[in-house]
Amino acid sequence: MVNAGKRSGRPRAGEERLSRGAILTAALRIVDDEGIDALTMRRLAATLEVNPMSLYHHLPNKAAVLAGLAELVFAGLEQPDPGDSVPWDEQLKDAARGYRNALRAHPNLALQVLSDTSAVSAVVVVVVEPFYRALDRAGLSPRQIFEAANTLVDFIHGFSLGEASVRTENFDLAPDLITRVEQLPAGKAPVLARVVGELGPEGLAYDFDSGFESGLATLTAGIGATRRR
Amino acid sequence: MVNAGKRSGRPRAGEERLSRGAILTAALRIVDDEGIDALTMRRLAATLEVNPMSLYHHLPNKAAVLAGLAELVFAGLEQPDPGDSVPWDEQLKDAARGYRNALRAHPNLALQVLSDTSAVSAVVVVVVEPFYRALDRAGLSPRQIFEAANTLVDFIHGFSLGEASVRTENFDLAPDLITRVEQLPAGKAPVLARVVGELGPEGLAYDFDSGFESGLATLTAGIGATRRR
DNA sequence: TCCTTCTTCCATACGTTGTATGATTATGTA
DNA sequence: TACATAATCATACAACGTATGGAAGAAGGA
Repeated sequence: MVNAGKRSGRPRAGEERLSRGAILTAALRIVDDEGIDALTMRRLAATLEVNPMSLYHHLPNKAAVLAGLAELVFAGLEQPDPGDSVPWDEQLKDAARGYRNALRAHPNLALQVLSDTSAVSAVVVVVVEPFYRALDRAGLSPRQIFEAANTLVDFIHGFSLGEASVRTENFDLAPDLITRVEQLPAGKAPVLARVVGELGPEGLAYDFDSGFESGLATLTAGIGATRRR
Repeated sequence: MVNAGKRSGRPRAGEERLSRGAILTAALRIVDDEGIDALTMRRLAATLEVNPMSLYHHLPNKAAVLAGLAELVFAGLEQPDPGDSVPWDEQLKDAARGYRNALRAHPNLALQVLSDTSAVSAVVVVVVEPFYRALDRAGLSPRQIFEAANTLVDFIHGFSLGEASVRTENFDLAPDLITRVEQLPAGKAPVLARVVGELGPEGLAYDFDSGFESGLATLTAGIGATRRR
């Protein structure tokens, strides 16, 4: 069969259909709309109205597409540093909120990003300066700054991983927790059972925002204690 | 070609080659030895000397194999609760160490486990009682217990995710961090640059054990502050 | 201008994956 | 003894990532 409307060979100048950026943008859209599993090279090529193999002239393989997505998501992330006009712990919390929000913007990508070591380290190095500044203002030593920032980042990662999983799967935490606790052998987890019972479905209805704030409060309090030690 | 030694049809009683448990055990071995990507239904069947399709009589699909692995890894996890003979914060730290160790035992599976909501919630409900007991002894309210435990679990998840990624990829954090900081535009991250410079390659050589302990110290200090509020 | 090389596209094809379908043989129950 | 059910194997299919190579235009030097 003869080429049905599609030209083969190099496109005329100014008529290129592809570029690294265009490919990644389309990929991000697919992932956001339909999840990470929907992203295949063929599907990506189809939405760009292009032959699958053409993609490989701009990105060496699918792993590079995924790495590029992580990069693209955080490329524009500027941390709004409130500066020294607020207390150090507020500065620290604001920075943490900013990082969480960035991870939250593309929940279908969070798992991908967080499990890619080089993506994480690239992101962290860009994101972490406000953390360091706030911790420096708090009077911590370099070693303490390093450790406190790592702890905070780990918390944000763990929190965001859970948040992303729950949101992409439409998972309802409270009823799940209640039924699981009910199915535990009696007496196996008395304190857990008591707490879950006292809080009830409403008390357990998980609000990610306040959960995050609670974690931040605990961490900054702990860091403050370190400082005064 | 005629059946070369292999019988077709249902095996005689007592000669069954497969069972859910045997399949999962073999799968865990593959994942531990060669990583999660090495686990394919065909490979799994081959190590069990069985036709790939036979697996589907015991597990509905590959996702069920992975879910079963998460389950199997934590099935035998008993938390060693030191009880009330130690201070509440030591009790809490011990419980956290136990959970981290469980996640560390199969690093190739950590990502899989942590990104599977139902696996996580199943695990957490089993693991979390010592946390609750310690926090109860610390005098927190049910709501405070719930939030503090969540924060601690999130930290452990984030930490373990990083630890597993680094270990499965043989990633060296310190030099990576140093070169990344060097490549940052000058003045972009002054505090980070200063801290990294002062700590140097030796100071940055990341020790996961002490990093974890540092995080635990910060969190328990923060929780203690909550209590006294 | 012609020639060569490089770039960007397309077509075809290969190996691997998860698994649907259906045959074959034994078990267990009526 | 008949029959539903269970556990195995054989075959096959669609979808995946991507290797290979060809075609058409661009770009640069002679």
